[in-house]
Amino acid sequence: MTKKITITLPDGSQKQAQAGITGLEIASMIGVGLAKAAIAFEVNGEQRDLSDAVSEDSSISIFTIDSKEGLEIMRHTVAAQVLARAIKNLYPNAKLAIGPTIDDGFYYDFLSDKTVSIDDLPKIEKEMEKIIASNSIINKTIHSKEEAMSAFAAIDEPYKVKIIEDSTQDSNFQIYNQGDTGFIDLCRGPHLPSLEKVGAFKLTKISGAYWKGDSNNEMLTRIYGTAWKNEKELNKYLALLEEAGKRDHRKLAKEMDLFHFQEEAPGMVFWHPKGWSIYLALQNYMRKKQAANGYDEINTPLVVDRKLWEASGHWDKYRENMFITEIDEEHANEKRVNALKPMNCPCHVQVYNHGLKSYRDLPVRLAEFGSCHRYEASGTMHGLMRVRGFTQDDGHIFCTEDQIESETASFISLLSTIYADLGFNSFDIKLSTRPEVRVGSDEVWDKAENALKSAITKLDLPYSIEEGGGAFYGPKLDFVLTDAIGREWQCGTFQADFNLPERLDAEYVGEDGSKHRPVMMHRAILGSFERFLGVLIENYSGKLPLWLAPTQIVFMTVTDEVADYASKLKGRCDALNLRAELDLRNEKIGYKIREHSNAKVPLMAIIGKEEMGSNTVSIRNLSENQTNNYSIEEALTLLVDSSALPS
RNA sequence: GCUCAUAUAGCUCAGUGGUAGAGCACUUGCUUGGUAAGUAAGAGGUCACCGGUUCAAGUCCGGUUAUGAGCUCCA
Repeated sequence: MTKKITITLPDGSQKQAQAGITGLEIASMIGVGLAKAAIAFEVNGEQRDLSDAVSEDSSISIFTIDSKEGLEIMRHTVAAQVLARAIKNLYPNAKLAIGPTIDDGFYYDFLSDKTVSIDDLPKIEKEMEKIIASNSIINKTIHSKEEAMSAFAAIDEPYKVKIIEDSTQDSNFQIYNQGDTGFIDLCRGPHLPSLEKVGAFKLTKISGAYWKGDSNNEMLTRIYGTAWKNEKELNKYLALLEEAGKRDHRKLAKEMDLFHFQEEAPGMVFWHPKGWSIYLALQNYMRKKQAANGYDEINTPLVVDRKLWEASGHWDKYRENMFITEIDEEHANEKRVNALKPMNCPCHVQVYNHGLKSYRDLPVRLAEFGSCHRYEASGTMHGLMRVRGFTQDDGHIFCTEDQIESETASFISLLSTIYADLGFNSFDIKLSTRPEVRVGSDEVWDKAENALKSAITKLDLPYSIEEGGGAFYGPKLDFVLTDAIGREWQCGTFQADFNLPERLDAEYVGEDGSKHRPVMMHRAILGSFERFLGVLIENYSGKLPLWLAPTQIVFMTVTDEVADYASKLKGRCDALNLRAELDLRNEKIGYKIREHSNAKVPLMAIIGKEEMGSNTVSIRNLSENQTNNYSIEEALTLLVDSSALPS
């Protein structure tokens, strides 16, 4: 009567079993140890609870906490079964929303009639511990859409009802419970079979989050947490977070005296001498690189009449992000409304439009270190990473549709060498394709998307696709770097634009003697100097390579008697345009070394009687904490060579 | 913009309604020393801003601004 089925395990081996065998029974078949460690399983690529039955021939793999999947299932259970229940216990009026896993942890969203703050987390953790200690068995039942909706309507959980209502499926809704505790939750599962299997967890932060991620909806309370298979792994993760925090560019900037912000100009950087020195070194490097790659540098106005922004479409589509200025009527015949430029593109078209362009001139590559201002929402500012005033390493390539692919390829190759010079050997590439609302024909979009895709494929670079993520005027490639605490920042970008040349009437004379529209490629490699420097500082933990370091070498004396000798050496460096400093203070050498090490000065020259006597210099290297002795000429040659811009 | 939190010396932070504190940094002595903190003294404050409660506010309450974490949005 019962059917036999064949089960294929990940190693390819096969076992016969009765149809209807559960995941737990399969694990037992393989071994007692596995049955004990098992927390869920996978049937033909679909994750299931151990209590689920298998009735067909299937490929099976059993998950334990040691697998990536197992860990994620455990985190999910901690969120949906433990945290959610704790919230309901402590805040009975709370309405549960969703509780998914994220990298390294989980969160749960709920609506609360009481404000919950970070100070409440220990209390919630304690309640969670209590729930886990009960070692409740987790069961589930399967329901039709109507049953599921009425179950959650009965306990007044409107978000759960809404989720079921909006779901496209009409049966098979899984409701998990913990015995007779009265707690139930809707979930696609799977979950741990019992709370006994929960490892070590910690609630980390609390914030608001919009229901369904839509800012028009109400704001829910979100509690974030992390969970690991044991205390040791948890502590390792927490220590890692703490280490990463030390690399935060805002913290390093204070320690290294690079820049500051103040209330009178939120989101605008006050660069200090040392920070500006890094900025300039980077800018000089970029200027050299772009000049060598066919770009002509230009400069365009900061304040531009609203007429141009109306023509470009910014006034209509981007006004809420623009700083608007008005000229006082006393000083003008008519009131003029201007805007600080939020982007450089319309101005670049003005430069392109001066003089008739032939197809022989294309591609025209215009570059500008363009200072832009955008009125960003107050809550979005973040150190150098997100500011209101910033400078892009902007550029626009005016070319024909046929030139898109080769321009893409040469752009990416330039970007790759620049990122490598700056210490970034890995970065993510995202290809954003046509959005719902767009301009231009599907043929042109096909052509543009394919050109970008084909260029990137030929370079054999991995990329991900963001369907519908393109700008309304064209598809784009984004180049994404990651900061100290794992947040991703879009830096480089390469965007095809068929719209602006039309709006601002850019033309070239083709081979056929008639006028044509060029395509305009918007591109940036660093993105903005501000953001890129933020990521750069974090990537190097403040220990910048010699060519970028604000102070490259500091001459520090062991005793007053060698002050003149040290000054002379510093003078030699000045003459060679090296960034050298002199530390003649009445302090011990250990103190000076400590101080300049903390300031991340890459080279420290220790000058004492020995060096003066032998006309040498001892240079201590920050990265290796190692001192070498050089003759003066040797040292200067080495310094000049090793501090040159990468070529 | 939204939610929650924070704002005290240059920096990091303590201060539970009754005279403003510490460590580091700074200044001045002493010390002239050899590879990550010598030593003593001194100076340094409109406790973010505006208002309220109170005999009395850094402390309690309301508002504003900025900052932090996240959400939405973005280089």
